[in-house]
Formats: sequence, C-alpha cells, structure tokens
Amino acid sequence: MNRWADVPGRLRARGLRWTPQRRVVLEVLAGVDGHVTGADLVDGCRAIDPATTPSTVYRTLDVLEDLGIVSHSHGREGRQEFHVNPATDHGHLVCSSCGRSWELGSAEVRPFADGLLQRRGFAVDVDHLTVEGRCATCREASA
Amino acid sequence: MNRWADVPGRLRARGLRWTPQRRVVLEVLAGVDGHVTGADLVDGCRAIDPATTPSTVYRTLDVLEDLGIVSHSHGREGRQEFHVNPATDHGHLVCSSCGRSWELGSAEVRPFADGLLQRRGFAVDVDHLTVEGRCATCREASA
DNA sequence: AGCCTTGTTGCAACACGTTGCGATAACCCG
DNA sequence: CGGGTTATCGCAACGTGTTGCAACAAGGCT
Repeated sequence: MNRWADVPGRLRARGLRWTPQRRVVLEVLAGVDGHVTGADLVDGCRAIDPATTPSTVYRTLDVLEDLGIVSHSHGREGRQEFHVNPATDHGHLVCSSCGRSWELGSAEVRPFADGLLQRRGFAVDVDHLTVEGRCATCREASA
Repeated sequence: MNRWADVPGRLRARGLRWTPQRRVVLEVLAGVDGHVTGADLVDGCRAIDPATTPSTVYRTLDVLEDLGIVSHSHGREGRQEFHVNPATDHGHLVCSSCGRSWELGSAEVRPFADGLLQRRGFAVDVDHLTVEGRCATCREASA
C-alpha cells in the first residue's frame, strides 16, 4: 500500500542503486514522525553509522524526493524541513515564535491557489508552501 | 519617501548609533530596486568599502528591519531576500523555475489569512509569506 | 575638549547545505 | 563467478548566515 514498498526495486527500475548508506537514511526516516530538519537527519544517520557524511544524506534525500517518499519545504530561518510520506497537496504552518508546525490541508489552500492561477497564471506548489505566523498558544501567552 | 527620513535620528532616538558601516548599507539599499539577496548586499557594500564584513551587514539589516526600512523573507533555496521600503502586508510569489518574483498584495492574501485566523487562531505573518510555484511564462514554455 | 557608557565592529568559529572530483562499489551481463 | 559501466561515496572547499567575544568608537555629559 505504501510508498515505502520495495524501495530498492524502485531505485533499480530507474537505473539507480541501493546502497548501505541509503538504507540508513531510510531507516532513520522510518523512525520519524512528522517533520525533521536536515541536521536532525544527519545526526540520526550518524547514530547508526558514525561515518555518515552530510553530502550523502542530502543527496539521498533528493533521490527519495524524486521517488515521492519525502518532500521538503523551508521552515524557520529558511532551514529545510523534510516531511515523510507526504499526502499530496499539503503545506505547512510554522509558528515563528515557538517553532511548532502543523499541516495545512489542500482544502484550506485551494481557494487561494485557484485565485492566483486564474488572476496571474501562477501555479502554486502547495507541497512546498510554508506559512509563517504566530500560533494561538503563543498569541495568548504574549497577550 | 519618509521611511528613509532622518535614519540617524531615528536610530539615536532608540539609543542606537549611526556609523559609517550603516551608512554604506543604506547607500546600497537606496540603489536597489525590488529585491536583493543577502549576498548581493554584502557584495554591494564591499564595492563601496572593501573592508565590509558579512556579520556587520546582516546585523545592520536586522536593525533596519526593526525600523521598518526593509523586510526580509525566504526565497528560492531558503535564501534570504530583502525588500526595500515595504508596503505593509504584502508577500511574495517566487517562480521555482526561473526564480523571478512578484509582490502579492494584501487583498489577495487576506481571505486566506483570515480563514486561518478564524479556524485555527493562527495569525499569518503576511510580510514574511513566500509562495513558490511556476509562473505563467515558465508554464507556457514547458507546455 | 575630554571622559564614560555601552552599542558596534571585526574576527574567528560554527551551523547548514551544496558542489566538484577522484576513488569505490553496485549492478548488469556473459 | 568475474569483468565493465557508471552511479554513488567521501572528502575538501565553498556559499550563506549566525554567534561569542575583545577591542573600538559614537554620542551624551560636564
């Protein structure tokens, strides 16, 4: 059912390769829930294999993104956030105060995105959309 | 025009200082139209004073953002983009294909932002909003 | 003008990512 | 199983920002 099925086979079907390093990255991703930053993933891989190098991790993530296994967007401070097993068409809400994030369903974004498409011919990449602001909790705390 | 008025005085009114380095940054910003990346600004400053260091430029930009003279958001690859003399409440549209960007007026964003506020209590920081996607030109080119 | 306070600077080091390149090893095939 | 392709790895260097700290200097005060 899931996007995780037979990753080695799907890589090979594209002429790509299944390597121990990629296995480690996938293993870390499997243990993640929700969102992770690039640095978190590198750390997680190093916990399994201390010899892991950042470039390998990031390059592997690019490949996995092509396969649709992860997606990435830019969160706080413009840093990368990876999201596992993405439902299509959803963005993120990030609180600039506490850093927490929430998913943003396509239904909530569609009217906005459709408007931009009609008025400007601009096709929003909803999967990549990150909206910054202050969450309810932080707003109350500072009120 | 009056956001630029008497910057030295406005700094001093806050107990801050007017320095040659800040003068250089403002001079570069005055010659900019639309958006600039952080690196562009550093280069521009170095063209005037080769001794300019990045940390000074970025720290000055923070101060100028507090004064409302610039605003910054995160564009392509999560890199910083500075926008001069911002009208309040506007975001940016960035084409992930050609990299060009456009302003996004508050009227276009408001219904979307209001919805998030009402349903989730999340107050969108519209000035910081960057929407990625493909512009009309690039979509035609690849059609 | 000279003194004092404290905001600023510049440096060095760090954090997060990306890129070029030679060496390695995964995979296909006989 | 062994050999040849070529994708991938690991390293080193770079690019963009951020941060800690000691030295400096801007501005207020007398």
